[in-house]
Amino acid sequence: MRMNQGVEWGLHCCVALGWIGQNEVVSTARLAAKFDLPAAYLNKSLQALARAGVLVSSAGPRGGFRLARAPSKITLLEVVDAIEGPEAAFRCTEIRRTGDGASPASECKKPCAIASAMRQAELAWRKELSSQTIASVMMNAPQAAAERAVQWFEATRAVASNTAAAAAT
Amino acid sequence: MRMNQGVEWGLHCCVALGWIGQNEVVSTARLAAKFDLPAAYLNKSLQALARAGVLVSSAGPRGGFRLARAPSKITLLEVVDAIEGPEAAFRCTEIRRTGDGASPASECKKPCAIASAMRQAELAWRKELSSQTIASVMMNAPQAAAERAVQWFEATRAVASNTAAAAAT
DNA sequence: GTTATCTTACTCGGATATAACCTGTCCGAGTTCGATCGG
DNA sequence: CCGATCGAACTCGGACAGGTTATATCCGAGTAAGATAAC
Repeated sequence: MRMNQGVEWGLHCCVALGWIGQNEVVSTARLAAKFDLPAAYLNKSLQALARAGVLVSSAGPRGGFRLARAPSKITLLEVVDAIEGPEAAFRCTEIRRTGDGASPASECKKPCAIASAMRQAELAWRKELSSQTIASVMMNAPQAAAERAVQWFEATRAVASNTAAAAAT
Repeated sequence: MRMNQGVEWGLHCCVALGWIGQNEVVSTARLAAKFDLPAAYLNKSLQALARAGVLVSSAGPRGGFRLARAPSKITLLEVVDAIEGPEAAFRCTEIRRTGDGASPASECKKPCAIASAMRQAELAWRKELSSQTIASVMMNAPQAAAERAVQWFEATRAVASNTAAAAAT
């Protein structure tokens, strides 16, 4: 059982977007440079977050992604579900109905006891994830990291402007 | 995030072994026939459970697997860990330390806030799994299924004896 | 000076290769049961 | 009749391919900003 790498990337990006401000737009390329990640693949995860309504995407020059809501209104569960997809980790294949000792359909009206137990555990996991938000993660991170993110954002924005200015000369 | 199929198989086998009695030994082939599963691959999962001390294996004719302890002393977490392996679903790759906005080592003495949040959720999942046992699953399953398992066990044992007797003629 | 138009470069978005892991299979070492032979 | 020995078949255990999913990459459609030219 191995979670997609994109979950970690998406969470870090959401936290970074929260630090630099909800209304600020950042392109995939800049976020990829910040964490030294493959930009094209990171874009895939950010697209999934945009489809799920966690991020908002804008095209064209100065485009990119921004948070769709306040960081306190975005739960970790939303991010995980957006990237991992909706299906549960444990999938019951109803093997109780197959083979020599198969149970008749009349005994299978209630869900399989094993599937119920596994589902209960997964619900506890989801509940814990839904109680944490991007804002709560921001609170638990070092203050210096937040300041560093803002500085990085300003610096790379300046670079972008300078690049444009340099190209104009 | 997708859990190994072997977890479902292992849990069903443990429950079946609990129903037919802690001291009864059943071979992989018989268990595979009961659920219509590929015997050789099921064996792989049962081996993992034996290594983890959940099952006890015995070789030779009339050999196979049996529960190592009472069903009430085997938690679902043990079964899941034995087959899935020890590593967590979410693995922090410390991307906060890489890229342009990398945090210095002095800020990374505490674990990453994102990794902590994900770990907390995973601990809730594990806690729920450790509170459930093979015995509790047996309680929640239909009584008819338990009786059917015992009948199946007796029947296949008889078949095995008959087969041996038939081969002797 | 203002406004409308056009060009341009940048962005997202989805379609396309590659790699790792899970699934499935096979054969060999070891062991135990049963038959056999001798006492 | 009883016991030890031998043979044989059955079991687990780990080593070996195939399929599916996650990872990584590329290129095209669309768009907004900025420059340009006309008024």
